[in-house]
Amino acid sequence: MKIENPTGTALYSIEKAIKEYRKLAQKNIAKVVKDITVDQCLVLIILEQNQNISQNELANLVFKDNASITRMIELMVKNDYLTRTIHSEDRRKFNLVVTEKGLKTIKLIEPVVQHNREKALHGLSLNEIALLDQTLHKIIQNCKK
Amino acid sequence: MKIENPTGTALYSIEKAIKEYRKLAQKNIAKVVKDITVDQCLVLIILEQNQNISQNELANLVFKDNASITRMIELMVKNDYLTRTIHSEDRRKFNLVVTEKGLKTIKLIEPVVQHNREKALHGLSLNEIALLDQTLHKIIQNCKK
DNA sequence: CTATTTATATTGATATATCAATTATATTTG
DNA sequence: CAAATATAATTGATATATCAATATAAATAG
Repeated sequence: MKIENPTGTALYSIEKAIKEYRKLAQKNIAKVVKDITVDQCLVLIILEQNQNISQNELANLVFKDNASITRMIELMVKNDYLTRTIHSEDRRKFNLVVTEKGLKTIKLIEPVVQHNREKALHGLSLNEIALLDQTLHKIIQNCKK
Repeated sequence: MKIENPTGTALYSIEKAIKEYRKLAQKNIAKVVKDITVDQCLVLIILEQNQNISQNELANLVFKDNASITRMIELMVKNDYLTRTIHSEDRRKFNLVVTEKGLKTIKLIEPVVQHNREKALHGLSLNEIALLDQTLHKIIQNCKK
């Protein structure tokens, strides 16, 4: 049984697409803010929109591991993007709050993020994007079973 | 300008899909071979099918950085999956050769890789997969410009 | 109410990602 | 041919990914 060239399959196109997008995103974000990564931007935006979520929930929203989130938050606190204080009702949890610097940063990167998405999806019809999303969700479900 | 929730866009579905697939792949591969990663498996398969390629070319085929490839190869040589010798005609290059252990490993993981792909794409029509691939390639091109 | 189980987060170990700087060798240009 | 340029790979620094083990606190069963 000869395996086909892995780089020829749709699954590798998925990998390639996300890598190219991340490269684009990082490049453009770096133009306006120097000390932040794409992942940290995403965390910032999510946290601003979802106050009072736990690290756990945050991890799920950004498709990351708990361990990764712990370390990202450490860094972001160190770089003054977030503050972290103990949750008063459940002492296992923490309150994650976006700082002033974090809020300013969000304002700076918002148009960049929009632009990146538009660039990546340029020339695709709404229908095409919807289909893409639909197919990807089927794959996600298949993998989870 | 309020940014939409990033997790709602097709681009994040791409990220989620590839992460779920990698998780599935790693889990199933670990069942038959313990000391190898998904990425290393891919490198093995590519190297068996493309003899005499440089690290550079290999990096492009697996969508990785040169630096990543250097470190992966170091590890794979250390774990006896590959041998690396200096290229006689261009002394900047190396000959990468899959070892006996590497070949045996490929035989072991081939059916697993097939099964993983089938599982991930289960229930999708050929047309649907082709469309997916096509749309992803548009995105890839958009990001590269 | 105590013992067990569950939930939240951290830590250690190892692998990979990415950028920038560097080394070594090849190729091209003047 | 010598100097400049280009190519292949490495290295250092830092960020993220993943698994397994652990610590702490909360919830629940008996």
